[in-house]
Amino acid sequence: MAGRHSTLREQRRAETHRLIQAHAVRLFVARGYDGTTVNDVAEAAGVSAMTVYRHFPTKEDLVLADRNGPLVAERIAASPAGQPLVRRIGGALVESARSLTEGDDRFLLARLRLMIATPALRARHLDNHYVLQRAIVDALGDEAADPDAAFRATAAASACLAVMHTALVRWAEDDGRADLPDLIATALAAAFDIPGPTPLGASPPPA
Amino acid sequence: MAGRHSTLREQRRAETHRLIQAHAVRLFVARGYDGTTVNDVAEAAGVSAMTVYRHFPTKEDLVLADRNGPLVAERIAASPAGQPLVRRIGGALVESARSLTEGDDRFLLARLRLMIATPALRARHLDNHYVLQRAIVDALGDEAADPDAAFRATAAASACLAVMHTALVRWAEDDGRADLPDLIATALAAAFDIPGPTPLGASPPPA
DNA sequence: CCCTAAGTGTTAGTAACTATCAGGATGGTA
DNA sequence: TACCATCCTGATAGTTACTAACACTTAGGG
Repeated sequence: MAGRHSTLREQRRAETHRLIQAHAVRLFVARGYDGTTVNDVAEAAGVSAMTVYRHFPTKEDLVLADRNGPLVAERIAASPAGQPLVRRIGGALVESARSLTEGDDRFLLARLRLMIATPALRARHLDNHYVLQRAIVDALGDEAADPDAAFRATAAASACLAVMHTALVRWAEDDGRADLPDLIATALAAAFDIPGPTPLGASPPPA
Repeated sequence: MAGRHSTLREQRRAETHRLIQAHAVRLFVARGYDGTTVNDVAEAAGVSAMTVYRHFPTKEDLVLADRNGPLVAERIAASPAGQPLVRRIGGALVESARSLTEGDDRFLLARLRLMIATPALRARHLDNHYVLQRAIVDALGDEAADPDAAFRATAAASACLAVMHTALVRWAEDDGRADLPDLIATALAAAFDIPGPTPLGASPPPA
């Protein structure tokens, strides 16, 4: 049996993964998503096409790779149950965005722009939200008990995610200069007509 | 020049169009979307594969074919400008849904179920909402003038569309027994915490 | 009665995947 | 150190969605 922590193999695999994705995004930005074949990506990364498919099930996954869904669900479950649904969900999304922008902003922005501009990627990205939406409803726990409550929770979750996506688009258009959590909070406030933490374009409150 | 109303040609073309789509949806329901090739559809409809592609640019379009987007935009533009955004957009969506359910419900339900169950179709369907969202913001006219207002309008539109989609899913799960406009209105009320026209599951108000 | 153009079929080609087989590197074990 | 199971990778062949180009048939207008 392979032990729980194979070091060199996992390391190599992770490096190959990163290498392929980096070259893929670079080429997509340079020649366009549709103008770049998976073979091009494989060749640029110095691997075979099969290896690309082993690391990324589809060409679209070379750009998408959202994996902070569970994080959002955790925050939802940890939020106080008394507040209105939209506030619980929206709050979790705002906080998750904070940890999202901690990594490499250039890379994230490039991927985001591809997702927005390329129909195929945009569609898959929105569908990922669809999956995340179910996770959010499940994380609400007791809300998902009776069908009507689950329906209301689903409606609220889908609305919040859509609004977050709007903020993401705006953030990308702005080249990532704005504060993303703040943008999302503002968008949520605008859509749901609740007093948001800040008016449009302002800085986050000191506390 | 071809005149403004070529009768026989247009008629034949429309009939072929309808025939292909009918056979496609039938086969998709029977064998699954991924388990049916475009060649299967073409053979069942008695045409060549090329003809299928001439009528439907992609395999997904055999199921999607949403073409009441402009209708929504019209209603938006015709709505009074004083009301809050969510009410203007939501109202237009509810009314559009009324005319949507006037056709063949069985066919619409079959297509809708395919769209919900098949990832590729679901993704494209959500992306169509993304396009519709831009049309809605444009229809709001003066709201789209300054960027901040456009941002708020986009957030509201995306939220409303996401909520409508939730209602569509619920409607399909319910086999179309519920009143769709009513369902949408209820979902909007739940998401935006505004007093909806009816509580869950009730009938539409007499007036 | 032509003549343009639309609709269709056929063929050949690209590209995203999938299945399968074979070789080489890795990691634990005797 | 020697052995062996397992993972990673490469190469090949095949399926399917989709496109381009060409030829044929037929509707519709002069």
